[in-house]
Amino acid sequence: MADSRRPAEESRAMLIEAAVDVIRTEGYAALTARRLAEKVGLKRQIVHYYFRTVEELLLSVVRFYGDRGLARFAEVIRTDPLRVIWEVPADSSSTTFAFMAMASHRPAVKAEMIRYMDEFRKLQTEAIADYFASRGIEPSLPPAALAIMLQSVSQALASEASMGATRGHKETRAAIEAMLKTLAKNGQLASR
Amino acid sequence: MADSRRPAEESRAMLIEAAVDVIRTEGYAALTARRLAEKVGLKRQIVHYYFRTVEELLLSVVRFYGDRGLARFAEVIRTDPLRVIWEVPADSSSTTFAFMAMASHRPAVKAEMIRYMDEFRKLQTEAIADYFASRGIEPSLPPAALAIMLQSVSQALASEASMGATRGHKETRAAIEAMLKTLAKNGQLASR
DNA sequence: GTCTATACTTCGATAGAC
DNA sequence: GTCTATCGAAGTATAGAC
Repeated sequence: MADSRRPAEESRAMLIEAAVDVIRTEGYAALTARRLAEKVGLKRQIVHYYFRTVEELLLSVVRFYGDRGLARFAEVIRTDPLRVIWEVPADSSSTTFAFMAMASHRPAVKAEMIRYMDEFRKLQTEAIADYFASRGIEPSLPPAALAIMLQSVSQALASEASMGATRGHKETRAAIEAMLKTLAKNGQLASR
Repeated sequence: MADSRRPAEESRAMLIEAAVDVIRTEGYAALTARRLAEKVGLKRQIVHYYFRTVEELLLSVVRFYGDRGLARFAEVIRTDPLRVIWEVPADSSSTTFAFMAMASHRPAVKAEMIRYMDEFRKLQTEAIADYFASRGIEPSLPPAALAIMLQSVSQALASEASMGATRGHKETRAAIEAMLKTLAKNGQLASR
């Protein structure tokens, strides 16, 4: 049997990671104290020991996932910003999607999500601007617009694909790939 | 007091429309027999009279919304396909978003959603192809890719905006507007 | 077609033992 | 730190009266 006195931080972290997993794979409606405790092999009341209310749990989950995501993103975004934004791992996209769905109906969670989305957007925009500047390229579109467009299409493809709909995806990927190439070359959407 | 013998189709339709509303405004987790009955001023058991199970209700809701959406879309898509895809009303976007979130964890609902998404994509693609063909323009991107890109960005902006995050939206809208103009002119992403 | 009544399940949350 | 016990509220679903 497991220690009945595991360090607090450990169980807490396990619960939070389990919560992220449940939200992504089963949806926010499936995130209950029962389901969570079951995942980490404890009794459901333990959830209330670490998080008094569900709201508090959700905020912790969003902060954990958001902080980790921001840190990881910051580590790689400077290498090749447009590519990094475009090539988000599919499961990261679907987690973001599930989080947004959850957040959109929980004011406190929503506020926290907005904060993170804004931070991500800032990182993206600055990285793109610097990328072009350091190469002496004048992009034909504002960095923020490029960031939003790439991220939008990437996420849409991921969420459609995760549902099983892939009509037109191949053509879209090819089109974006071509755009990335000319953007890197001359900052334009199409070569000339 | 209301008739205790209202035509069946009427109550049924009321329930379905109420369901769409609940899903959009409060999320799929809030769609319960209680909440639904409350909205139409009836007792919660009535929901089970019209829909034996929740699953059956959800399928009816998706079909209702999907059929209606397809019909409306088909009516207008031929006028100016790119613009129509781009200018989806915000509340239609947020409903689609909520439906996708719901569907992604309910196999039966998911299958039905895929069907509709596929139909939409087909309508979009054909309309775009015909639009260019009838004008003797050879687009630089496949119609399917144009449809996906426009829809992706449109939806992303809508769902970000509905949460309250709008950083970079203005630049993005301007960029897309410019692209739409040159696309209509010469089928290219940028003028030359 | 809509109601009341009822059964059973799961949820969130708290109290107290160990 | 984790458990058992317990509460009231809310969920799905069915049976039967009117």
